[in-house]
Amino acid sequence: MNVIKAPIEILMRALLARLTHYCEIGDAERDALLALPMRERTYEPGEDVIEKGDNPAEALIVKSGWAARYISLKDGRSQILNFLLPGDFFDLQVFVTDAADHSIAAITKVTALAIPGHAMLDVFSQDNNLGLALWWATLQEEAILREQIVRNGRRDASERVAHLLLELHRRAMIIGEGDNTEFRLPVSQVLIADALGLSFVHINRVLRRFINEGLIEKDKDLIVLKDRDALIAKCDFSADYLHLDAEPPRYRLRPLAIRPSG
Amino acid sequence: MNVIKAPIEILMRALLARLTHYCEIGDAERDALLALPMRERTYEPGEDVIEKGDNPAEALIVKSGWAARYISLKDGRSQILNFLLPGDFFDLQVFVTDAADHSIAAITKVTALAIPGHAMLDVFSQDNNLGLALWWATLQEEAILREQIVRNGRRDASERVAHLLLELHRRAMIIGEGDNTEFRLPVSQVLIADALGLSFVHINRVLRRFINEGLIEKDKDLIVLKDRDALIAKCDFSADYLHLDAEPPRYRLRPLAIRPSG
DNA sequence: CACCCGCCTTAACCCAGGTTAAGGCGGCGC
DNA sequence: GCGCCGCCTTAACCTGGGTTAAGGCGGGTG
Repeated sequence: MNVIKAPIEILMRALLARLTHYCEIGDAERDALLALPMRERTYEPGEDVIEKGDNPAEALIVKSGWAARYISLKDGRSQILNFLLPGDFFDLQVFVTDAADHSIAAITKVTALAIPGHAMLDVFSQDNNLGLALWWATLQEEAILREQIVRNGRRDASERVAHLLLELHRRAMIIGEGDNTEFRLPVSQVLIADALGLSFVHINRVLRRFINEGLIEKDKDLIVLKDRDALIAKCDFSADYLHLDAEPPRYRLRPLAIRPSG
Repeated sequence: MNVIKAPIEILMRALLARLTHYCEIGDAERDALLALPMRERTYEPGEDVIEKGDNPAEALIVKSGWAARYISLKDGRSQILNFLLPGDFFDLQVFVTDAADHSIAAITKVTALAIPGHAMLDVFSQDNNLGLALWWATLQEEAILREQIVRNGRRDASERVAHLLLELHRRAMIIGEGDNTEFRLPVSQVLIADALGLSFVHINRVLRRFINEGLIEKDKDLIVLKDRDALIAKCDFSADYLHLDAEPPRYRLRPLAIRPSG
């Protein structure tokens, strides 16, 4: 590791942590990733990273900070579809689709890696393991969307809150943030409400109750899961849908081979 | 078109209609699809096509009938994630993932085409247009999931019902079922409730009201959208998320190249 | 024919969670 | 320092939609 590569490696830590969770990432893969042309972009809290209608030419990967994928209705109601943590991709569809059908906003200050679409596709299509890891990441995100539908459709308020806390705790742990009992949740109660389809007043009621019952503790954005088992029991949480234990793939995939359309 | 191909073409009509909506499908593409080794499978109403935990080796495509992707909670509550119409894929993830994290049930009698995974990947990776169409289909499904989250999270009961009716009407039209004002909706009010996160009693109340207000008419499974504009206004429906107007792709994609992992 | 079953329908009652309002607290800009 | 703003908190009140229950209707089956 030389002086030039070192800061980039730090940049890529979250991404590597994510991908490693799905597939074996060796030196060859790491070097290929590090060789990607990339720029760093930063976004302030509340700023839109991608707006509905945008058509970005770069793939963006969260390096640090939290963001939210969301859709707004005309009358001001808005729904968060999913939270994005370091290592998550903003928009894998960038290569196929015309215009984004939803927006993404930075929740905290966010730094992102911007990689030109064609360069990223080249790398991921030339390396089986990376390509596979990318597929897994996509599938995981889809599964998280599905779970979000069930959570908001068929669970009551406290089940929803418990379930979301457990998901985010688990996801934070995967990328090396937080430990077995606590993690930082830089998300206001208003945003939790927008994710769970509830009012922020009611989110407050539920969180208060969890605290009074000794299930969790809160100090600013630090959440301590004091009785994780009770939370799990309360909403019958199972982390299966996060697909954290990748099985050996049935096929080796070269997921995306591209050539310029011109 | 010869006598042997004719019945197969009929088999593939829905799939072709779907794919044609995204990309130009010429004779070459059609022939490639028709050459695929495939079997037909049938499922009875209520029967599970794929159960959570299954790990099928074939890609399944709805040929006729309606199905539903769903997740059940332990206590019997269940949530429909999405409806599957002719031309939809049951499980594109089959090639990468280990076990299905949700189930799919036939709503009506369903016939499906089963295509061995490797054969389908071959075809779709060798033909740019088909590969691209496949990507579009995947993205469309993800977008429908996102819209489902917003619908159930931030809309009230009558908005949800109106929005779902408009979506299903539009999707039925794409595949050549129904016309500008009516379509067949072979879905009981119980299932609509499970899709919209409401009780079937309330679904009935809302549908009754729509009928009394002259917005729709119903006769068995035939739904007539008598005042489509009013329905659209009621829920601010926009079909953008169905991505029906595919723009020319920025890149030409060869989406999946595989070789046996052994 | 009689019975059952799935589905639709409607009414009466009730409660989880929405809405509105008001106050507190900390950070930040002037 | 003061005022503003974002966020949290709590209380009082209200309503959309859940729950329960009961009946109807049509189709299938012995």
